[in-house]
Amino acid sequence: LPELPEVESVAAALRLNLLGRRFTGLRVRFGGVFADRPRRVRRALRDRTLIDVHRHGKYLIMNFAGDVAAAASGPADPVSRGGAGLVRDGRSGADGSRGETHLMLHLRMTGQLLCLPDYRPDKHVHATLDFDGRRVHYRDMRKFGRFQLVEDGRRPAAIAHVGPDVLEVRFAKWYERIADRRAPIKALLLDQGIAAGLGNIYVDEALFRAGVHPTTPAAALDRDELRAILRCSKDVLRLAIRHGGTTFVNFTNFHGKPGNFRRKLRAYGRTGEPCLRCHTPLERLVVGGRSSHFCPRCQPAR
DNA sequence: AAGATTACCTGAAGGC
DNA sequence: TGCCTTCAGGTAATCT
Repeated sequence: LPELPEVESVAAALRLNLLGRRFTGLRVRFGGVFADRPRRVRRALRDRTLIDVHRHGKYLIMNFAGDVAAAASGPADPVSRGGAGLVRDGRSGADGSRGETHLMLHLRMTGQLLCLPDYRPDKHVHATLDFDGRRVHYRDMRKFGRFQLVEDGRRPAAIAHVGPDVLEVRFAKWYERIADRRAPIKALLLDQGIAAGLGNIYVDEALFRAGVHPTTPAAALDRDELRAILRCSKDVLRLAIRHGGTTFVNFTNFHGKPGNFRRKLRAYGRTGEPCLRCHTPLERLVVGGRSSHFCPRCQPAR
C-alpha cells in the first residue's frame, strides 16, 4: 500500500532512469486510470523532455519541458544534459511558468510503476509510457490510481486541498491546525489536508513509537506529546525510505523488487504478537474506519 | 461543520 | 473442481 516512502522510492527511480529522456508514446489499455482523455495526455506530452520528478505527500509529479523544439534538439543523455540550462531559457508566461506540463500520479491502493527488461504486461497493466529507449508500465490491480495532466505549471486544483508534506511541515504550523481538534489523533494524522504522506501503516508505527493510543483526541495531548508524535512520524518515514519502503500486499519498486521495511514494522499487522518493548500482546481496534494496531500497555487509552 | 459513512475496485481468505 | 461473504484501505462524495 503505497504511502510516502513507497512513492519516494518510485520518484527516485524515475529520476535515475528517465530524467532527460523524451516522452515518445503512450499506450492505454484502461482509460479509467486517466483523469483526462488519453488522447489529450498523448498530445500534451509528445516529444517533451522529462526535466524533473518530485513527490508531494503521496502524489508523484513528473515535470515535462515546455519548449518542444529545444527539448528535441538537446541530448537525451542525463550526464551531458547540462542541468536546467536546457529548458530554462528565460522565456516565461504571465504567471511565471514556462509552458511546462506536469503529469501527476497517485498510486492509491495498488498502483505500481514498473521498468523491467522483457516485461510482459498482464491484465492489470493499464498504461505503458515510452521514453525514448525506456518503457514504463503502470500496473494497478484495483484501478484506484489516477494520472492527471496539469498544464502550464499551475498548482493543480487536485492538489490545492492537500496540506504540506509531512517531512517538510514545521511543528508550529502543524500544531496550530490540530491542537484544538477533538478527533482521534490517528484520524488527524491520516488527514492529508493537515499534512500529506502518512497512511495507515506508518500512522500505526508512529503512534507506537510515540506511545500514544490511536483514539486519543488531539486536544487531550499537550504540546510536547504532539511534538513527539510529529517527530516519530518523520523518523519512521525517513527510516522506511532508507529501507526502500514497505511491501505488505503488493508494493514493489520500479524494478519489481519488494521493499525491505516490513520486517521493521513494530505495530502494523502484529495483532496478538508480543510488543517488542514490553511483550504484551498487541491489540486491534477500528479507528476512523481503519484497522489500528497498538500495544495496550505502551499506548494506554485516556 | 466536524466527524462518520459509503463508493470505488479486486483478490485473498474463510465458511460450508 | 465452487459460491458466497468479508476484509483490505486512499480519497472523494455523501451523510448526520
